[in-house]
Amino acid sequence: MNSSLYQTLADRGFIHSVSNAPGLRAALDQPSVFYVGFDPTAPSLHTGHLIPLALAAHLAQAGHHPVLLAGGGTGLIGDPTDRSETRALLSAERVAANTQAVRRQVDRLFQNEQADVAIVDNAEWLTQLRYLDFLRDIGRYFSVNEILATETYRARLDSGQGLNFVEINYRLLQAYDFLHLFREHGCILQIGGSDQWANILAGVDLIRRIEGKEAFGLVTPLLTTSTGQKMGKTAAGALWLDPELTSPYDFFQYWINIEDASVERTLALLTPLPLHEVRALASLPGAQIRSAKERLAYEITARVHGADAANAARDGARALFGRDGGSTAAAPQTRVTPDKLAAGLRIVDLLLMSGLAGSRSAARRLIAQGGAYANDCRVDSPDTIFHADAFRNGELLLRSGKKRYHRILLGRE
RNA sequence: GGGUCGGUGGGUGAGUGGCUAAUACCACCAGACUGUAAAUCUGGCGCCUUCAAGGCUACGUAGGUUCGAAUCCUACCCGGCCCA
Repeated sequence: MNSSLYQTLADRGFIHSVSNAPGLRAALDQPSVFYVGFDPTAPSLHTGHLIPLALAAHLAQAGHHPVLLAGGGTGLIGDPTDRSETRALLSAERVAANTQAVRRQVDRLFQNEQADVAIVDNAEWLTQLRYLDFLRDIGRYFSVNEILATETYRARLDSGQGLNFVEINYRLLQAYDFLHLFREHGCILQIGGSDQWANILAGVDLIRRIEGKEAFGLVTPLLTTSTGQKMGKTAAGALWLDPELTSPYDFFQYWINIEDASVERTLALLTPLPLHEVRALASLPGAQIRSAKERLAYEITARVHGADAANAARDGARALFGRDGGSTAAAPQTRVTPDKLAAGLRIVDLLLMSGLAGSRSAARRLIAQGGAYANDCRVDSPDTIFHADAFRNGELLLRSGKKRYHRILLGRE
């Protein structure tokens, strides 16, 4: 194995903090088992999970063994990190359903990476715990003072918000997960986003205290814009990795629209491109950097949704935004039946059913502000009605603003 | 259990009987300028209604007082702090 793996990760920007850098560097000389956990707060992962996923892919590529943990157990508790107030507990059914969805998703993502992974669910062991045993065996190693001193909890207390007993336990459970995986899988490293730093260190400490062995923690930076905003927010909410929740086309569009200043960092973190190529792309002058963004969008989309979806998204984007024709098929679409068309379709209704506007009021506003287009012609009146003659090749192309397209297609599914 | 303070739109957070669909900031949307960039400027940002006029719903939940309530009263739910 190579001692330069650690350096490569550092150069690509993955390392925000490490519990023991020289120690980890040495440990990575041997094929090692590491883990990363995902809590099932939703039925899909989102952009925020991409960096740890990419890091896991790098490690796997270098011959290490990933254990991907779906938090079916910790999800029942809820991680208070970054929460300004107590999170409403999800129902057990929801957690179970989300956990299954997340398992399937990480499984698929790592098939794309062609990596050999183990997928586990911490409900397997956490639900077996006995309360008194846990308190005596594990709880004794935790200082409440220390927990309360960490950012997450202190912020909560300082702001006068509550801190539920359940929430304090989250840290113990995550630490216990690490211990469990250390024992059962020989897992010596946990990775995660920087918000997980304290939780991960708690596991490292627990392993040292109970097993007398050293394990490592490594956290990545969070994905932010140059102004420190979390990336991945869109009008529709989070940018999901599930194609049903965020279409590959929209996913692609998100990345091609990224600010210039983030191109290099994002390429290094989220794509497998070699660093020299990343640097070359990011240093393209002026407007040419758009080709770097297209590459960025392509690579990330391919990684998450596969090459076919990435190709389709790219072709669609070129057709809609470029001059070289091509198929717009990748853009989101809605079908409309001939009988509905016969009666005429009002622009307000079209905007609503396409999702380009969230309500009729919003659609009217959009029109009033001059942001509504049909077949690249601005629509001035909310009364505009479209008939069959507006369709070219059975397609009416709607646009909101400069960038958001939607196709209205004639015919049934 | 007792006392006390509080629960406002996606977020932070004003408002303490009519002038409040609700200040401000953030996020978001659109227009201008551009390169599907950033910054900047402008407008918008509950829903329904052909603009307008109007209507409906909304300030923890359910009732009540009042011509009129986010604002007052009662009960309940949730939370902070103090006491036990």
